[in-house]
Amino acid sequence: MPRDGNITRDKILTTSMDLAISQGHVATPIDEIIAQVGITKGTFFYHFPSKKHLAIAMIEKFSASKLDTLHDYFTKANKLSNDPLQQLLIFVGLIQEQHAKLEQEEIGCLYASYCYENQLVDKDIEAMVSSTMKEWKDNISGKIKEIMAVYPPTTEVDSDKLAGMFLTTLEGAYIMARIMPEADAVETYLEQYKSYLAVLFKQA
Amino acid sequence: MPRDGNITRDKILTTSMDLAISQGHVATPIDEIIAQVGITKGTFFYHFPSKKHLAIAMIEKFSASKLDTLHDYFTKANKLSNDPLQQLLIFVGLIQEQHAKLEQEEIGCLYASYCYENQLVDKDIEAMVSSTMKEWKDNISGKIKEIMAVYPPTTEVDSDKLAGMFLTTLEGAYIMARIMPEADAVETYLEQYKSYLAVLFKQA
DNA sequence: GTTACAGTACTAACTGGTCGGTATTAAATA
DNA sequence: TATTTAATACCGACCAGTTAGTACTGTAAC
Repeated sequence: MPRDGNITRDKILTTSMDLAISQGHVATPIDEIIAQVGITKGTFFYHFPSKKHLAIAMIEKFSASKLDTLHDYFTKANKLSNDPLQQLLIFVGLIQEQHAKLEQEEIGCLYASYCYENQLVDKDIEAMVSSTMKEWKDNISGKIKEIMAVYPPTTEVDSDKLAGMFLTTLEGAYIMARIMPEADAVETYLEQYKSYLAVLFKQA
Repeated sequence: MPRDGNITRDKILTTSMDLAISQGHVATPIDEIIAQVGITKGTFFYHFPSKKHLAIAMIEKFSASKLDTLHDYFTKANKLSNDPLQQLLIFVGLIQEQHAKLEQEEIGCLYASYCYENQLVDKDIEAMVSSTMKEWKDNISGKIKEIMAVYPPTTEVDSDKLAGMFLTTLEGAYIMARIMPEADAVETYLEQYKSYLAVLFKQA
């Protein structure tokens, strides 16, 4: 085997993902990426035929990582409690914990960054993004249905919309973290989401 | 052709705001703006000395518009009911209504677009953005305090965080509208927010 | 006469992308 | 075991198109 190109390729991906989240994909010239990675332009285009191919690869990697997190955290949460409500609260808590470790500029969603720039014009990208988001939504929605079986809510609950509210809160918190600015926005507003769950399923 | 320069200036602003929200500020070349407005480059630079000055003017106009909406809708809501909880629910309802009229690509926040591109690097812009957001938060927080006086909550409520949750939900819904994609995300998730308020302040 | 444009023709810097060549290494071959 | 082969990984100069911004002339309205 020659020098392992996957290391370089991966370094390009992680670097450009960080840059895209913090300052946008369009706003990040290739020159900035290669300078930060420590490679030349030739090497960049050896690994990615175009900047658009890089964008697609970034979304792929980001999606895979998000799906990993989803299943990993649900597995953990399900082990830590047998009660579905507690499981979901723990799951949200794990997400909070994950974000607490990050620097201010690392906080954000590649999807959000990309959609504000490009309206997710590419069909392949759009499909990948929406399927990943749907996976999150469906998993959370399923858990909420379990909760509803155990704790019949006094007010009407739409498990799908309540699940979507989690993603909405998370995406919104990313924005709030930047524009208020509130360093602990994710922590704060996911706490609000947990409080929403708690009060919805509180036993009379 | 009107000789009132403010008309042209304003047309440049509204056009570039639409473009910035839908595809980003950096990704929108000046040539695209002037083509859509129907002016030449000379005219553009007659009104704005640089693209950065345009960005600042956009944020200014956007902020002014947001503050108008805030006070207008609160005035309306306060006239329509004497109960603070109803007033806030009506206020949120007016925001929902406002967004229902918009096209998919018009839905979004200029702040969010800009912060994902530039990390709000400019101090003047950052100050304007955060002060506008704070005005929203403070107004809503104040209303929540009124509500708490009338309907003492059974669970602990932080009026500031609950107010922030409104902005979080709105910003998050903009993202959800694009990446799920869910055309009625604003309607849906602000409904969730209203439901959160309702269940928090429900009388036992 | 000043303001508010249209129009044309630049430039300088930047940006995505190309291309010919080089270095590294595994495996085939002698 | 030494040498060739071939594929991969990488370099860096260069190119063509785009972008923000300039400079200037002309002109229509108030």
